Amino acid sequence: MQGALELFASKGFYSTTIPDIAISLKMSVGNMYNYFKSKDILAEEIIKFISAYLGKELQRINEKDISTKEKTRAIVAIYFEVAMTKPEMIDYFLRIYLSNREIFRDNCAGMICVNEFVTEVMIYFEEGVKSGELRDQDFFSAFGLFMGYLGGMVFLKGEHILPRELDEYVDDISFNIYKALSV
Amino acid sequence: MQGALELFASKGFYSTTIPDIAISLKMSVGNMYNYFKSKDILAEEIIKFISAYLGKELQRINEKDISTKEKTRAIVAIYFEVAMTKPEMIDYFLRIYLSNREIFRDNCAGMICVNEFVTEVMIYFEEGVKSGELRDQDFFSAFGLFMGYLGGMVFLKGEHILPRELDEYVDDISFNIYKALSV
Amino acid sequence: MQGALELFASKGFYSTTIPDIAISLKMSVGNMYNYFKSKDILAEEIIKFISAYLGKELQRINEKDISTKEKTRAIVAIYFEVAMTKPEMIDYFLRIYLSNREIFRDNCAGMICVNEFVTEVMIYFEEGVKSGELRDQDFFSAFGLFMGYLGGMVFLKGEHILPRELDEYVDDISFNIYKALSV
Amino acid sequence: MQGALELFASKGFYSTTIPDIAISLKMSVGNMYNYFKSKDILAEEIIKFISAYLGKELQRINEKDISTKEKTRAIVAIYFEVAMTKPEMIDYFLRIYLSNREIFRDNCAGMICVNEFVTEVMIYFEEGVKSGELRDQDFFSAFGLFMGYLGGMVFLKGEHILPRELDEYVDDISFNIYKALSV
DNA sequence: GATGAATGAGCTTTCATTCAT
DNA sequence: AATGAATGAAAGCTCATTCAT
Repeated sequence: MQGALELFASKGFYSTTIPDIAISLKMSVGNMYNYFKSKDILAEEIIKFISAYLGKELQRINEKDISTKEKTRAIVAIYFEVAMTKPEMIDYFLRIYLSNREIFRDNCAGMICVNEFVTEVMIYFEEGVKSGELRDQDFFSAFGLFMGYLGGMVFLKGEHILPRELDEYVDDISFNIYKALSV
Repeated sequence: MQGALELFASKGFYSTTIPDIAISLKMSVGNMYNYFKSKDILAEEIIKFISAYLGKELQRINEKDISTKEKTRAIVAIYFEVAMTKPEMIDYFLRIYLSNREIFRDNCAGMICVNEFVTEVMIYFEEGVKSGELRDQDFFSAFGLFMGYLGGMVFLKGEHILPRELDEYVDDISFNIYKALSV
Repeated sequence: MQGALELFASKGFYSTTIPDIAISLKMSVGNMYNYFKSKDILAEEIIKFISAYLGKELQRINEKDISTKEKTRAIVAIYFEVAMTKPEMIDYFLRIYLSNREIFRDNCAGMICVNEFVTEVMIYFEEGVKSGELRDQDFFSAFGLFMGYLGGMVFLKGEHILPRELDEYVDDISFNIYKALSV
Repeated sequence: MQGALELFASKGFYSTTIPDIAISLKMSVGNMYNYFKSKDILAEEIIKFISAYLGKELQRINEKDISTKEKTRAIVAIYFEVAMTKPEMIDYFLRIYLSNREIFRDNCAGMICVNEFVTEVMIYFEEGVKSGELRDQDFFSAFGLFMGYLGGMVFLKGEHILPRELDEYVDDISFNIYKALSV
């Protein structure tokens, strides 16, 4: 799955063929289908895997006994860290999952396949509101800001447009986000 | 080009065939190729067209003699208005252009093909800084926030996750953005 | 269609590939699909073609002003003549159409695709009954006898089991059939 | 073998996979190959099995001390009884064995694999001739009539075209056959 | 400029068969 | 004897692109 993830993220879903994946895994084409019934289902399993992975990371942060301000920074930091060390994960999320909806229409409607991740963001937000740090606004307004922003930065990095490394933006960006969301 | 734009935006680049487009235009397949040398080039022309269109809209706002706060709101408003009345434009931007980089790698590297649009955002930002309303931070930190946020919201709408109409979020979102970017 | 018919009849439906057919027609694989949307649909068109062809032959006999006994002989004769001069037609009927029902299930249920042929046999039978030559029995009992018999003989010939040529059996067989069906 | 027989008869040879069969037998794919060297050979063994089974039934009738007229009726009756109670046997005979000759070409040329069955029909016929009840005609003319007729009726039944149950046709059909074959 | 039949490489998927365990 | 993961050739089908008219 890791192999397929990397290929999809770098070449796109449609430009990555099953033989491409099989070769990268040193496995036969036929055997691929013993594990994943179709290319679409492989794509679904991958996004679930990523959602679970990122969800776990956020959960670890949510469980910490720190202020929401610090959590905000920690989330930005971990997101960019993943984007730098496992760029295929974030790329897959942005470029395969978010963009090729026809692939995920059948089994990942709404956000079921990224449920674990979204849930943790929701927890972050609601606890921030409860603790009095964040304004009580529509969750999606906040979610869109946070995730749209982070996604946008990773995208810009991917386009080689950002002059600095992603991790150098952590302060700026977590500052902006917290400023936007705080009471 | 409008016909192709709609098809690409709704079905995706790879799931839209040249015959599909030709039929929707009541034109022959062969004749399509008299106007666009390849499917990729058609896709490039479309993103340039969108960039020019949105750039023009932003330019009109930039030229207005209003505060940056008001401009911020105006940009959010026009972005969501386009997303509601010509959803194919924003969808194309988010789902075709941003996501299928392999298509645009050759002739749209960096942001050349969306240059007109980005330039206007830059003007908005720099004038805001010059007027003392916006903090003087890295442009891309600001750009990512603004555009990532707006894109994220349109995406959530597209997934039928947002409970309200996009235009009802204009106040919340422009408030958040301005709050984040202002001094 | 004639080319595909011959290949199907000689090699079977599943052992005949689309490239096989395309090559035999000196046509490209892709172009095949401009004429027949799928292999199954090609198979359906062929059986309709055969049914129409054989139906026409029977119609010519039915229209003749001869006794049912003579018509019986004429039908056997024409059937065997087709089996000898265009063996692919009868073979297709027996070995592709009658046997691979899964292919024809969707669009040829019942006998719709061989309607023209069956109708003429029905006319032969009903006129024979009306004229007093044939016993008035269940049509299908008679149809099964007539067509099962002829099909069986062609099958035996195909297996190289028959010691003589098919046309040498015309007398024997039409005699047997008429004997069985007559009052 | 019974399991494979049922699957082949209902889904066709090519649409039945070895894993399908293995699952239905609660056996592993690999172990299947310990018993049958290939799918084709399995198919051959099955037709031999059916031929032996039907041959035995006919033998029992042939051994009876009854008139050929009564034997004729008994054969029709047993054939239809098998078609009703073990439809997979007759279906296999008609739809797999008779139709997919490419499968049986190598090891079942002529009628070697259905030898036992054909032999009994031959005995029936020759004794009928010897006893003076049946006309002394070419055996294959008689065989084609008998078996083509019965096969045709079962086919019509399979297509849901026959208005009545098969066993209700026994009288009509054995009457027709005897009428056709008798002196 | 306009047409659309024709091309053929390339795709996803299937499945008979093998073989290490 | 029994297992089932692995193989890989081959299938049906698609579609960007061409080109004679």
